[in-house]
Amino acid sequence: MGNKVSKENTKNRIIESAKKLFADKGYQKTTVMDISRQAGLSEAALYDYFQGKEDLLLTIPDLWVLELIGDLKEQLFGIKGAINKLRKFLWWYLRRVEEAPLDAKIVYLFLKTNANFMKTEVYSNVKTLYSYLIEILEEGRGSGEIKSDLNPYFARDIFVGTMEHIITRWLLKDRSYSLFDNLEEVFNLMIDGFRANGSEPVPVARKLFEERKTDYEDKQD
Amino acid sequence: MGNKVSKENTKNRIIESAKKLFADKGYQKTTVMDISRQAGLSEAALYDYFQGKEDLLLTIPDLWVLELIGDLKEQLFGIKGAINKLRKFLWWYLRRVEEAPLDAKIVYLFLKTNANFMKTEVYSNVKTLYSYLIEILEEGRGSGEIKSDLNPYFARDIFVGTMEHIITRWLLKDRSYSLFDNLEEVFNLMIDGFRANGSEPVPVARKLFEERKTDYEDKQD
DNA sequence: CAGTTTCCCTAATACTATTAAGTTATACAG
DNA sequence: CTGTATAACTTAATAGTATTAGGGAAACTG
Repeated sequence: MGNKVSKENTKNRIIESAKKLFADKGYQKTTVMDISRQAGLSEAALYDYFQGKEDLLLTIPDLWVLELIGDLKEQLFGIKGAINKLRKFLWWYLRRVEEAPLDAKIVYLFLKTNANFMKTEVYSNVKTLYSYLIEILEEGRGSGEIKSDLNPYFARDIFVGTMEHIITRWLLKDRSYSLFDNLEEVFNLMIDGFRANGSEPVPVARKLFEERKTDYEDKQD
Repeated sequence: MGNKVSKENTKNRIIESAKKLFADKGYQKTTVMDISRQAGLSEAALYDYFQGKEDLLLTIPDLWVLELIGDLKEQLFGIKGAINKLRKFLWWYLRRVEEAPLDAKIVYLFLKTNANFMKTEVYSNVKTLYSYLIEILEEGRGSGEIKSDLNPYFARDIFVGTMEHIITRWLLKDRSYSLFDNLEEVFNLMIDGFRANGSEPVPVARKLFEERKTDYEDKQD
């Protein structure tokens, strides 16, 4: 044998199997036998590709987050204004989460229980991802679009906290509704606190929520 | 034997041991033998008090959250104005987290990985706790303190998201700084978006952060 | 004091992650 | 084409770990 292609293929099969099983049954309740069986291998063979079950848990989201970092700059390219960039960041990120819910589940639900989470590549890469928010907020302060006395680190905390809250709830509720329901309204409410006084708020979106209010309570509350 | 007091005592010893070990080494890496040994028992004896390891994980925070619900009403009693109540809610909750970091760690880091989290008592009790925010926000809307067009559910999402973000980071960073650092500033920035136009913002706090800005980056970023 | 219950123990069981040691079969050097 | 190195995989062993079975002794009950 000695085929590079088949080796990569097998590795991917293991990753995909593990991803599915972790997201489905949880990390603890997934056995190495479950994973290797799903991938069409013996248990021992898996250890030729990964150091073990925990290594597998850490590797999966690492690939995903790295891909996100590569994409972000491109997505923000050409967008004018800090608030428009913040909006794009949120919509873009939630779409990526929607497209890769298994990776997101591992990052936002399972990884944090790991004692070494703060020392992982994933953590430092997510930090890099969020650090773009600081740049955007500073830019907005410079241009006068955002309050001159706004501390970008505090604003980022609010932004990231709200975003992760939305994501986590959606994942815990088994993705039973759209991540984008009411997003416009939550975004506007959050961003209103960041705006400079001259900068206009968004009146259109406000009307919308009145119609969909009850809907929201049912599904997400 | 047959002593009720000693039985309760043993149960508490098990809970305290488990709490410490879970928070310290994580749920997975804590063995039943670790717990029972710390509590001065054999492994089998533990099963007379709890159905198993997972039952123990779910029981611990349940007691804590129930206690919080009992305390909340009393804490808010006599406070005038929705924004003052929101402030009190945040400060009170963070103090309780600071006083019981082991319970908080289990609720905010470990429990969410459990596939049945949404069906637990803890989840529904935390929901009850957060539902007070809706009442407060509606009150503020009625009194004109808060924007008349604010949807309280969206505002709650921002409030809870930001609060849980602050708590989670603090727990992951091994509680190496004070939970209350910069809290005033983050609170004011968040609440600025909720305020009715006539309602005055808080200018005093803003000056403070300029002095402590670098401090914040070092420790929390 | 006899019987029952409470509280706890030792020992067995079944499952799981990981390792050891070996097998198959392909690539490729000569 | 043939022998062999090695990539890719297997079965079987090992060292834990959660949970259960079954029992024993102390203390309470009547």
